[in-house]
Amino acid sequence: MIEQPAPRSPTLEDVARVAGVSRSTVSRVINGVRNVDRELQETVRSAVAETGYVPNQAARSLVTKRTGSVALVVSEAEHRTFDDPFLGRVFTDPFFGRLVSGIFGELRPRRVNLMLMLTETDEARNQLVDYLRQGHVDGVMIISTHADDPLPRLLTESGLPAVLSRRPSRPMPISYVDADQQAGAALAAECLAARGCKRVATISGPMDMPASRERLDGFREAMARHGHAFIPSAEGNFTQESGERAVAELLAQYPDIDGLFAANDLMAQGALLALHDRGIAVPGRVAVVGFDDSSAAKACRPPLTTVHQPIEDMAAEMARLLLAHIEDRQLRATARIFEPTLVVRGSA
Amino acid sequence: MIEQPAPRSPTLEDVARVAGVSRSTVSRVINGVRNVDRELQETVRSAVAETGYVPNQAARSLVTKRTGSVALVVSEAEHRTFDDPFLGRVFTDPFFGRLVSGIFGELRPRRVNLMLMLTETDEARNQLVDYLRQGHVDGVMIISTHADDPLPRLLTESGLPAVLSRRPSRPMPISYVDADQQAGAALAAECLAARGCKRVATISGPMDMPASRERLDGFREAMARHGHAFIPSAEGNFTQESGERAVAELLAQYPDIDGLFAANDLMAQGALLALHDRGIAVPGRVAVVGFDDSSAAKACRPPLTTVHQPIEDMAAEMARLLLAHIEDRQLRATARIFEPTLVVRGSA
DNA sequence: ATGAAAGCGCTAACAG
DNA sequence: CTGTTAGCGCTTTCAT
Repeated sequence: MIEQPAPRSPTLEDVARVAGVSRSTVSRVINGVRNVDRELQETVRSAVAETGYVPNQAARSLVTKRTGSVALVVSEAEHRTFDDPFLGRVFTDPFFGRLVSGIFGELRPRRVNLMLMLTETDEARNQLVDYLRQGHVDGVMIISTHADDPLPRLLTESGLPAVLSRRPSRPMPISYVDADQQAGAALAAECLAARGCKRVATISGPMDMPASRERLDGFREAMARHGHAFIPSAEGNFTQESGERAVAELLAQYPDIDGLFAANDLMAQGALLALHDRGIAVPGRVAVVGFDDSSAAKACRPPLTTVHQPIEDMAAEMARLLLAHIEDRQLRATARIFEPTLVVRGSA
Repeated sequence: MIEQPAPRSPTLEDVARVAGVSRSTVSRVINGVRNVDRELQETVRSAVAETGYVPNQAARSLVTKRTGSVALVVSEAEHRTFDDPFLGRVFTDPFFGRLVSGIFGELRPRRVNLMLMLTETDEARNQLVDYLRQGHVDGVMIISTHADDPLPRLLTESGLPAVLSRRPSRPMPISYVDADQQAGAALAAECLAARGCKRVATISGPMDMPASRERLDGFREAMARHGHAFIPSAEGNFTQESGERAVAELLAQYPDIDGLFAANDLMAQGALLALHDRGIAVPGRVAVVGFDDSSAAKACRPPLTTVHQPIEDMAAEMARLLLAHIEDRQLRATARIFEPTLVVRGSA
């Protein structure tokens, strides 16, 4: 047996030699350019099969300046607290899974790949921008939760195609997708008002997140329209545990609450649990409305009446927008706002 | 104002010109090779800052044959059923979030990036292998749920560094991480037996998943050791709804069950709900044990006694193993088995 | 310690 | 319709 030659993987050149044509012809066949003779196409194809050729992505990117990948960046504030032990709490929220699903639905058919990135510190954010500028990806979707997150601006300035998962805190030329948070919260208010609730309270999300503020404002405004001047609130952090805690606080101050709006389903679930532990009937004594219509909503007793956000659709739209920006670098910033709807189940 | 030149991003050559040195010297400084004069290093560094240079990853990969990224592939069977509407059910399982967290914890400090990929069809799997062979990533972590999944073998054959998230169904030279499923299930059995449960049943996962089988076998064997010859089981699909359904089936046939082991927490949660709806006290009349110790376990009433798997640790180990294989292509296949523990809460 | 030069594997003008 | 050629931006011998 003779020593094998180095197991170098086949290149275009190798295929060309086997097919008896030039490198460019092989390249044309592979990239589906029409101007190639039928017969030659076949010859080339079998040469490809014979050699087991696959194109080298690095070489290709080097000349096309395209990678065929986009990034999904989850940008969080750096806050590791007692109830927030590990990095990337987002990942464990059912919200995230739906988001990824929606994105994949759009990306996969186009054979675009997804890079998942997480930044929690300013240092990481700066590194990230550098990294992205190295041309690892063609564009970025940013899931940014905090109002003062510098990342949207950094990326806008970098000139890389980017789409944001919410309205930017300050006006900037970046495309984004969002749900009408205020309208959604108003839906919850209408529901509670329609039931005749008189003493309504709310569990808000962290006040440094725009979505939390908007839901709180939207809820209060809508309740005000129904004559409720004051709506007490307790702040949670979108986890189930924080929902339990918040209810405890609220009940301590206002024991006769008869309606409750939680800014997401996980907290609403926590609220339901806490209410149940205290023997308070839902919706009999307290009606509860959540937000998100996540999987948690159906896992509750009673099942949660909640505000539905079309997360998958929003995520898909985010992906489409990004792809459009990559295709046309001149495309101007666009906003897509989705309307939430109320899903009535058992809790209100 | 004169027309600006094309806004081409700076290259090594540009930096070299500004610094008054050669391209190679700049390259050396950037890649931290020692043999460079102190002063020159400074000159180069400021030239880099001045020009705003960032290395081009494609060019670099082309010569180094490294990308600095690894892939996390989620390989699922193609089964879209009525209760399984969208792709990637895995993503919405709290399990997945913990996995990603654990992986990131290991990858981030080393500045390795994560590509997320999903394959549900055989076609997609073949495409995937081609894609990976194009050199998009340096290695692959495979989350494969189904016993007959061809992907582990395909990737093993491709020669790409790869690590599997469970023991391979058939022996093959691939590194993997797993929890001792049988031992975990046995823990659940001991717990139920110790409580004095006499009529015990179990909700299994899909029988085409090795983990489901192993948990079922482990549970039955351990119960047999305690004198229980027959353990009825109903098959679920790891979702909460399927847990509810399974309990209904079980109860219809065996109304006097007093102990229940569910193969994951989501199904256990469903079981708790179904039991509650029927006015059956837990753990009073039926003791329930879950598996995973996921976030769902604490969101139940009563909170779930469950078998803890150190998912984050396992995921971190998976990442470490992969990195080791990338570093040393000769490294032989290694297995790491983690021991589950029982977490006693309220349900048993 | 530094520079010159040779590619890495591919695409895209440009000729023919 | 096909082949030739010139790079893409970087790392890495090899000289010096």
